[in-house]
Amino acid sequence: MFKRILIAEDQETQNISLQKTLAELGAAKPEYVYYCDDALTWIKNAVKTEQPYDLLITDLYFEEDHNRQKIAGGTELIKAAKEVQPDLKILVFSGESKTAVIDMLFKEMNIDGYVRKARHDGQYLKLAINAIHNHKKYLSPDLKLARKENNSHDFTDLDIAIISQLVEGTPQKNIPYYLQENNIKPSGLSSIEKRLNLMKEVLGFSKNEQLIAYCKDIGII
Amino acid sequence: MFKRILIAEDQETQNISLQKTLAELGAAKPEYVYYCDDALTWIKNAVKTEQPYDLLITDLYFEEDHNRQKIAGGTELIKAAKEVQPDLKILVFSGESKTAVIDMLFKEMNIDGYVRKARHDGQYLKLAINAIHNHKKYLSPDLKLARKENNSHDFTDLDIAIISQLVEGTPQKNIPYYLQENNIKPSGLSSIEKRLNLMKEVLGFSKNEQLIAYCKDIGII
DNA sequence: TTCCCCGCTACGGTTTCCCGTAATAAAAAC
DNA sequence: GTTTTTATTACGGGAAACCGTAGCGGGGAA
Repeated sequence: MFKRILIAEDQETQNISLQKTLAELGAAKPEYVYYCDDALTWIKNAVKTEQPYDLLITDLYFEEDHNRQKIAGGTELIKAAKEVQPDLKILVFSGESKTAVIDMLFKEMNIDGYVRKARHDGQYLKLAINAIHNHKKYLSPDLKLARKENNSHDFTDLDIAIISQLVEGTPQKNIPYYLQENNIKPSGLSSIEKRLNLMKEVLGFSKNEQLIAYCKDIGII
Repeated sequence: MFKRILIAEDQETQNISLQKTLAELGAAKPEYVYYCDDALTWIKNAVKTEQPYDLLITDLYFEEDHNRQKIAGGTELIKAAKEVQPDLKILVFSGESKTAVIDMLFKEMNIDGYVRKARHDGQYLKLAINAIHNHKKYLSPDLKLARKENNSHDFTDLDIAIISQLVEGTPQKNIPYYLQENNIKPSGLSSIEKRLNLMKEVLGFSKNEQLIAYCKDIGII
């Protein structure tokens, strides 16, 4: 089993239960931090003293508080940690369920496991740690069957830019100027109208207000 | 300290850490369930056998799975539990941070405490339980700050009806018909325009889209 | 009752948005 | 290089939203 484990998790109770879960697994007593910057510091020091960690368990989203952090979230922490210690195993433990995000973690960040904070997360954590210890990848099963919704729309950068401008209060007729300044193409007013129509049609909406509410719900803005 | 505590929390690791936190407080070993329906059953049985619970600690949002539940979420559970046992103390432990939701819990559901799942939730849980045991109300401090919004607007039933209709996709000019059917007064188109203008002016907005996004953020729709 | 006040509604002018069509530009196919 | 196809932009008529003003209509006070 792993000898040196580092936990990066800002939520106190989650952090505690992670420690307990690891103890039940027979893993060595883990070390734990509540901030990303601390995590990286500890990893660096461990490498220096030639007692590197075997496994990093980290959340994705950390809440800001009075301690200003250089590293804002789990993704950046993973990136920085891999630069310091490329062979460090990484298990992400987060509430995020968007497939796009998780795919990115496995493909670009090359993480070793992902467990979603959900009903049976304790069991899955144990399975994940065992799998990773055997040099396998692990993804908690509640995500394997996460399917795409049938009439969902793939929001492009343009779509998000348009919607963001609407939420900012920019009149539709002025959005072309914004798009040109930010080198987003196309930028014509007709293209904006067309794009808005497409989004609303796919989602079965008739008014911008519905679209805004939907985007807020799914969290793209 | 409390003698009989029931925990309703679907996330396994959170459930575990709640138990540990209570243990550290010197409270009796709590009982715990992973589903709302179970929670209500246990509360009913405890009342029947004249060993009622002192405190219910519950999440707000429970994830659906193969076990179909009658009670979907924490709010409904609280309502049902209060009917069975009106004097039951209730502590909500959830990630929700929207002031509208939390205000509703205190005012309409008459809960005794709210701790947000966040950085120092473990400490705050202990404070909350002590406060409730002394018959005080408790709100975790990370939310007290979020509460004092500078230019907030008191949304009336009319306001919410108008905004809801916009989100439904009803054209502004058709909303009077809806208001008349539901006996909401005033119902004139000019009154709707006036009301929308007032809301936007107070909040510093110029377009409906901004207003919708704001209402989504604070959780009134 | 009569008057005043206030909130609601009705109306018209202006702006913005919506939507179809046509013109132009860019890319792909030949 | 030219044609075809596709994408982008420009334009114009009509609908909706916006905004100021004027006309009701009910409640309260003298």
